[in-house]
Amino acid sequence: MIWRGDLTEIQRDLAGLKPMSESRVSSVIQEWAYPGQGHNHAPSGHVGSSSQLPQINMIPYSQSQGLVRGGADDRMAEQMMGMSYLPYPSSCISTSPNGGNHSNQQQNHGGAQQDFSSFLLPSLRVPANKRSINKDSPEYRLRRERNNIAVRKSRDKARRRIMLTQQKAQQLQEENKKLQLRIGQLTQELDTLRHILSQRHLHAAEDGATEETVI
Amino acid sequence: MIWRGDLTEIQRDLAGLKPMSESRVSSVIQEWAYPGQGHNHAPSGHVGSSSQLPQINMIPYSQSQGLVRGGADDRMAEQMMGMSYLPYPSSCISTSPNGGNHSNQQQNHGGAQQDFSSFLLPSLRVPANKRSINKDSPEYRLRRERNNIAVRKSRDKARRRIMLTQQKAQQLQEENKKLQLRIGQLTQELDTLRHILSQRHLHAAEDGATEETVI
DNA sequence: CTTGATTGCGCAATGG
DNA sequence: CCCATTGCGCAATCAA
Repeated sequence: MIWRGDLTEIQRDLAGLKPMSESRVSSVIQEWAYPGQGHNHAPSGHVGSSSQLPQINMIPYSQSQGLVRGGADDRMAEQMMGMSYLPYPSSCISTSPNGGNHSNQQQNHGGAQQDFSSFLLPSLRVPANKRSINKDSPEYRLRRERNNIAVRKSRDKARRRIMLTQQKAQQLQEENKKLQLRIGQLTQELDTLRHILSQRHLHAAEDGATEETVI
Repeated sequence: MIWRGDLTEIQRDLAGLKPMSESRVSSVIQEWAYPGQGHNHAPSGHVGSSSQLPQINMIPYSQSQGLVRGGADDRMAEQMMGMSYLPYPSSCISTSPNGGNHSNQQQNHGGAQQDFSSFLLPSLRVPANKRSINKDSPEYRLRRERNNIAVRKSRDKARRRIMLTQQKAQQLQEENKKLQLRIGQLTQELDTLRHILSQRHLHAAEDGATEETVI
């Protein structure tokens, strides 16, 4: 369930996709696209004082996406983000010495059954990737290592994204302050001019009146 | 190493500390304090159209805080955030079947040595908390369970913080757009008034000139 | 010294 | 099949 608030037209700006050159944290403030969307970057667009800051692609973070934790026992997500960090019901905790790492060593999902499923519906077959997971096999280690790399990469990206969002928010805040100031200046100037004009109007009226009275 | 940009006076607003009442995501957009600072919240402050949005406490996220990864082999943090997710040098990877969970089962950090260190510098003593860590002992399980709870709580907080920052940035962006629009209106109005004034000035000058010539 | 908080990491499930 | 994302537990480290 992706929640996204009301980002009216905030999207776009995604046209100029280009690979992220690292260590450019302070200029490209353009992230928070769908985490699963791969490489989304926008043109850096100079962040001047009174210029339009580059738009944010604000897709909020999958709003408390229903932690799995056991299955169908989420207590309605603890009132939509609540004290969900409290101790697990302990029926969901695996206290195995393996370190809680869901040891599925050789769990054949059915044990001694022949592969009848291959003659039946293909949807009932053993997933074919969980068949005899030997944790010492090179294939397993290869998969694990690749996943570890992917995990590190993904978390790196997330960290970068978070920092960029923070910097973006900070820049927006400063920009906002400047804009408020500018509005104050303009308003005051406008009041001054209005006053002057009203004075002139008054004088003109007086002149007209005096002329009338003189005539 | 905490990097914090130039949050001039953005701090403050931390006076009104009060416990976070959950499910108030859209009003209190006030987070990103030091992660280790406990409960920092600020008065919600209404988020009107043209009003000052509540300040962010923008402490950016401990900027790539020198991943441990083995010890003193950080390659200067890979050029300050780079391709640090690439495969580890494999001399740092523990391929133990324990799941990479740094198995320190009963590793006494010195084995059969007597406790000579207690007579020497205290800095050389065995840390006294790592002595005979029995992974089956109730104390260990208790510590682990408590830490697991703390970890869940901390990550929950981090998730909430991230979402709040995103919402904050989005609100700031919308606010920014409105402010820019207002500035445009004011500028145009000012130009109009200036034009009118200059016209009057011109007429006044013409009148004076005609009078002069007439005379 | 003890305890909660933070954080990097690997694992497994899951999604695309 | 792949890779990306994510929740989780573990261990190291920080901070009170």
